[in-house]
Amino acid sequence: MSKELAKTYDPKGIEDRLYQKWLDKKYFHAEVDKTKKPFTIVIPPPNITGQLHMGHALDNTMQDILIRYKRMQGYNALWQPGTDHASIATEVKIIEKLKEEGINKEDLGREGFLERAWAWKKEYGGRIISQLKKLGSSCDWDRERFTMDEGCNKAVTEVFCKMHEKGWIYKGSRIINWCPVCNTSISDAEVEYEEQAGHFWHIKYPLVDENGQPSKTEFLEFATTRPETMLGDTAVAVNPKDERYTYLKGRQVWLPIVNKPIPVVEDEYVDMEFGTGVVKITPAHDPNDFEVGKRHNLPEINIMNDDATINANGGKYEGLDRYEARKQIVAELEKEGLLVRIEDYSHNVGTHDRCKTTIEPLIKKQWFVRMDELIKPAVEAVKNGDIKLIPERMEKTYFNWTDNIRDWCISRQLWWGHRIPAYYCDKCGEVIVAKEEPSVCPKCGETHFTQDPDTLDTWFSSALWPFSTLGWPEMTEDLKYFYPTDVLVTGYDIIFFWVIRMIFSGFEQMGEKPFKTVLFHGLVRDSQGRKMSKSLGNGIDPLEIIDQYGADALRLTLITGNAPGNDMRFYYERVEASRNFANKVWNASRFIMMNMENALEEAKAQGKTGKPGWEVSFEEIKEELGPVDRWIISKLNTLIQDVTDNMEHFELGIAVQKVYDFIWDEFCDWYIEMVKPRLYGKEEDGRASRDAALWTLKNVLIDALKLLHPYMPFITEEIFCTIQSEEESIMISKWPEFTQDRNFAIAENAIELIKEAVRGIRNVRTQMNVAPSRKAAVFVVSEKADVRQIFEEGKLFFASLAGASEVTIQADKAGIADDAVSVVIPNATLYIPFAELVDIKQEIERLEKEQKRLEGELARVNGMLNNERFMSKAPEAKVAEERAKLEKYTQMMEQVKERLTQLR
RNA sequence: GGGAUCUUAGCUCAGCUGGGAGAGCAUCUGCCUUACAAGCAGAGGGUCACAGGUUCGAGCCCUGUAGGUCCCACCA
Repeated sequence: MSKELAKTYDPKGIEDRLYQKWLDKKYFHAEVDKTKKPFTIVIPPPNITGQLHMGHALDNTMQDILIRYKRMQGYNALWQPGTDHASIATEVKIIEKLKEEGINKEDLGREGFLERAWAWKKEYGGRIISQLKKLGSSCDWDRERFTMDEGCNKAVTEVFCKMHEKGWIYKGSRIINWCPVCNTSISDAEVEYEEQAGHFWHIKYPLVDENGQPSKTEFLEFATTRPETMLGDTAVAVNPKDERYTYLKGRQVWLPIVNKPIPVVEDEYVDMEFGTGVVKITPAHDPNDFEVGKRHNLPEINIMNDDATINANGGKYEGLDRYEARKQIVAELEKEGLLVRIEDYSHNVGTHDRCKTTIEPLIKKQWFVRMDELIKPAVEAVKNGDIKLIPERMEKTYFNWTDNIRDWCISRQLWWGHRIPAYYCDKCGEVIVAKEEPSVCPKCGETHFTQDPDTLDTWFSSALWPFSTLGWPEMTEDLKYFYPTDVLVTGYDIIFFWVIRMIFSGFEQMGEKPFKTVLFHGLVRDSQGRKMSKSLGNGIDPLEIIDQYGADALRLTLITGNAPGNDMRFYYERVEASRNFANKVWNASRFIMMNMENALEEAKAQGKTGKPGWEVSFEEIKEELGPVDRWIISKLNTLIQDVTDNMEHFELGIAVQKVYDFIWDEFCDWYIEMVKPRLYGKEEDGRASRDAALWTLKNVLIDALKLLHPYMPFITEEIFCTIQSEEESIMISKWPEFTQDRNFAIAENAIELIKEAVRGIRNVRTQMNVAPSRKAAVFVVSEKADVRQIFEEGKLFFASLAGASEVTIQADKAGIADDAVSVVIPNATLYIPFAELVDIKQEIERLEKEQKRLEGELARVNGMLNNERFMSKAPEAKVAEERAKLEKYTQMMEQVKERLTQLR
């Protein structure tokens, strides 16, 4: 035991020291051990470009809590860490950096660029890891992985080839979302719709007359938000049911500017109610038009380059940016009298979620994953509860996506990522998908090949994360033992990107779900409820908070008062409150240790030997425990049960709130105060010894610390190891369990009565502007009298009120037994009727309310017990429970009535 | 357009399957009291958005209304 502990808890230094100790002792490391049950969590791999932000802090705190809890419960707990290469995010960053040096990526070439990228990874990849360590994350760092390490690369290639062989992966020309700035295709999930103010251009195309020339009198009017795409129009469509346009059947319209005839087609897709009921069709630049085009065999004319400038198909507009072309085309149409009017219009525009550039739908040859079959087991697993989503409502979001799923575009025109294992024969162009470059073309015998230049969507490798990190495609012992993992903790914002894809990949590759439960959390917002973002500059750096308040305080803040899947706001005041709690724990512990030391010194002075009173077993001390000791032990016992139960149900916030309340309110404010007279060496009363008090203080504290440890690992470890130097670490100590033994039948009412009496005294003193000295709460237990005595005699002890400031108010003997309270003061000079202290009116009101409530309860229980259907169907235990309640309520009712008559 | 979710104290939010309205912060009062002023003792403050309904009993279940947030789809 250390002699002098600081008055306030300062996490500085302590946290780093303890973390290093845990690392040295290898507590985080997990190996296959078939004698133990595994508990596995894989980390959502943070981007190598990333810096720890509040989202990470929340996410990883939750995981650490679960892992530490299970580890203490005796599970073989593995928290598998790693980082993600984050293809596009990283590539963008590197390009930015190159730009500063005046280089662009083409200058470097692919090889040179990748060298830079790996250098980047080396430099920054470790940063986020060290930041996670600051938080206290108990990941098994020996197993750290990277989505582009050798093993993951193997897994990616394996999956690609396997799925290609199966026909799940194909290359095809589709309309894809093209980002002209990032110069790559992106998946549907990466498109973000943004409401933008725009215009509606009402335009008319002349019909083609019988001479094949544009008519001067007949026109077809319609509206568009993107006039420039007219360069790629290959038809105009109307609804076949639209009677206004039946005359158009078989006719053509004249496409101005391009100056050529295009057909009028009939398609159900056209909404007759909207606008004029006429739509221009640009198959190459609109996903819907693309579908229409397919149905009517229309040509697809791409009018744009990859950087969204007009290409040669745009004739004289070639080379212009899409928006400049729009301007000029509108002007030309107006000049020709084909522009009817311009209307202001606000519509949703698809943008790239990363760079916010307006995406351009383009027809491109890309690689896709066919989803229709793949998704089935993933839907089924959630439907039948094989995989549980918390909170449950996330299932609806999940199904919303799976029900409308489209094929997944997986190729990206980037360099940083997994290169697609497809090779093209240099001679005949044959496509070969294989793990390694083929030596001979099976078709023409050529020996030279070119690998597909594209890389895979970064989520392709993330989707394999739960098993690739455990050794797949090798069927390792790790994989057999730790897979499927237990819980996935992540934000609801990546349910589509990641969660679903992991689920179907798990089923497809492993034939088994990747995890049993998905625990979602929300976003951490700033105090005004805004998303934390760099551009707003409202981000709060978790590392700064840790530096200032400690990781424990940050962790507690992030977990309390927040339900799964809900967003939360971040307040400094709340961190302060958490820090204050840490301090409270610290000081309570300090108090206990001081008393233990005093007792030791005393024993030494008296020449006593043998182990101190708090070291004995529960059985040995049991008989010496006084009622308040039994009360707090029982409370703790219930707490253990409740907290464990909450944690099993992933109700982390509720669990820690209970520990918080127990420690602060019940343990510190009541138990410690009640037990002080015994510690201060007052006359010991019968059974309740000072040793018993010390025993209770120490052992209740230890168990409370254990319950708190997953949430606040550092301070709990520091105290634990100080208070009992023989123990190595709280991390590997055993999670407390509910024991019937310690579940004393304590009359809560009796404790409440004591509390009430004490409160009464404090109240009076407060009103007298006298310090409500804690001495007022000092009492020694005696079990002689009966609680009824107080009511019957109508008085409560009190000391001299008149001279209170001079007189030491001290109840020498006040007591509580299992069902009784007695308060006796030999030297009391003044007696006040108890009723005066509690306020009769209020008490009657309270009792009347209670009576009403009990009436309701009784009605319910009686109703149930008299209900034939209930009695015939309900399980016996339930009936017994209700019967017990009936008895309890009846009894309570009698008491209430009795008390009421007394008071009246 | 479809869906989810929220509306509880001055602020931010808990409140699990219906059974005594809670926490933190803020406010007010009194206290440096030998663990802790990052503390202690106390107080005030809520028509649980609104309107109906089910129930002995509703913050919780059902219907509707209003407002907010988010997701998905997207009509040119």
